[in-house]
Amino acid sequence: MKISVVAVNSGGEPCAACSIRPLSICAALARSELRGLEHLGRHIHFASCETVFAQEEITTSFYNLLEGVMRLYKLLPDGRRQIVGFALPGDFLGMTASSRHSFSADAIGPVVVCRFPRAPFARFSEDKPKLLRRINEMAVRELSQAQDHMVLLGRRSAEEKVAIFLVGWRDRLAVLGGPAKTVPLPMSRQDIADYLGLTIETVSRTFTKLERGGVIEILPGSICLLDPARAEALAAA
Amino acid sequence: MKISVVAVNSGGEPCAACSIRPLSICAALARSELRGLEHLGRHIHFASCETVFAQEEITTSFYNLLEGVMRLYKLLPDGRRQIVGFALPGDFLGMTASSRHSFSADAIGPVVVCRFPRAPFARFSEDKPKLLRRINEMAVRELSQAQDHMVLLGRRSAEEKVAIFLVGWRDRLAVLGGPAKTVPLPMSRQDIADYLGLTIETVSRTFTKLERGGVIEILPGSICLLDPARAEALAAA
DNA sequence: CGGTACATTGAGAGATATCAACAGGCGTGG
DNA sequence: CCACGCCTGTTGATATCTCTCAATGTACCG
Repeated sequence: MKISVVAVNSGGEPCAACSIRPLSICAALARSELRGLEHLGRHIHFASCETVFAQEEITTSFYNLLEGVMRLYKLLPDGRRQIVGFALPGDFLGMTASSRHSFSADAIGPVVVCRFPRAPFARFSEDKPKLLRRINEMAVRELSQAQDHMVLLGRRSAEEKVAIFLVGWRDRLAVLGGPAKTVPLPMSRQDIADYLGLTIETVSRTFTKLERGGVIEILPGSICLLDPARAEALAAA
Repeated sequence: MKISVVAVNSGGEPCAACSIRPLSICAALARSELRGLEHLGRHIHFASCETVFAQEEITTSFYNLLEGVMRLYKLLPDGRRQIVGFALPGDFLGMTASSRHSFSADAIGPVVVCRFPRAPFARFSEDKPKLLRRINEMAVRELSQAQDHMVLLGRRSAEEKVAIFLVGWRDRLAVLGGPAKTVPLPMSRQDIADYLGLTIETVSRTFTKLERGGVIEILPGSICLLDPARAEALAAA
């Protein structure tokens, strides 16, 4: 829960050289406008399991995820947890309807974010229609993903949930690193369970079932999609 | 499934007189800008159960809901249905990440929408930062609601789901019509079930259970919240 | 080598789904 | 005006999927 703040480019870094720029909201900015952003953004490193921001905390910043994976989750008073998404490089976090964060975000493995203080960023963006439309586009895409996930949570069986998760995660990683048969799973089984609305035992059993069925092979920290077609069939059904 | 198009103000209607303007995206526009919108928007009536737009259909328009209630839902190939939300006056529909609708929308009871053809509306809004920010705000609020609903679908019991639905629906109606003890439920039990990720039987049994517990009274087309505090307690738990 | 955290497996319980019957409201038509 | 049929909602009996509780296994790390 502690927050380690290791400022890496306290002086501002050339956004033009940013590897994830085409994926992020910054893709909407011209070279000249990037200059303005460079003054606002600071790179911050987080170690595994550190919290970037927490539910109910006052929103002070926006975050552009540069490296690593984050889990975004909501907690109920009695401890039940629902992971509402996993963030990957390019994702933009911190937009809220109210002045407080509606979910918590912490690092799964080492993470680097580009942090923008809220008010200056709001001023920077307020008269840049292209940027606003880009942020809109990202928000709408996220909303669409959220709706897909509602279908999963409300209407899918455990086996379908796991298959959809594996195929979907593979596809998201493919956008970043190119397609690969073996899919890294940096998150724990508990994370997967809380994402899919299952218990850890059911996730484990379903993994085993899929392995016995020859659909996947379970490896430490990853799985191998032996039969992608069958996994996709389960996911579509 | 047929679409009844009854144009009401084919010539454009004074947006300044629109009753739901403060609730909708149009709140972000100045009087002079409203003029531009009036040329774009057309009022259209739909009868109960008519489809305003369907999943996979090419997106041709945006819709501002003026009157009535709509159900927004996604269907799986085998017929399973998940309702991703109910739309009320002021809601803005049709924003999509792709060029096709990601869910279907149809009328629950008579409905009036203000329809804006997609391209002209996009042109109209593209250089209006205030409007873009307003649309953003609405999108972020919807995303937040979607995340709340994920927690419900993934981590709540049937009784909690129903209580949350009733309290939440009451609160949404209160914004429009002022607080009331008796809550109209224009949607069917099946709609409620598909919204909460339950079966119709479980919804019915849970209603009965809450009624026997003195929390609600079941009336035709509505329920009365006899013990709001207990309902809210179930919802928060 | 032992400890700890994470993952898997098993047995049994429980919540919700499924299948089936029944009740009530409402419109139609005799 | 009443009988009939249809549709929606309720209730009951049973099935099943997933959860819960418990034990065992495994990998990593000091």
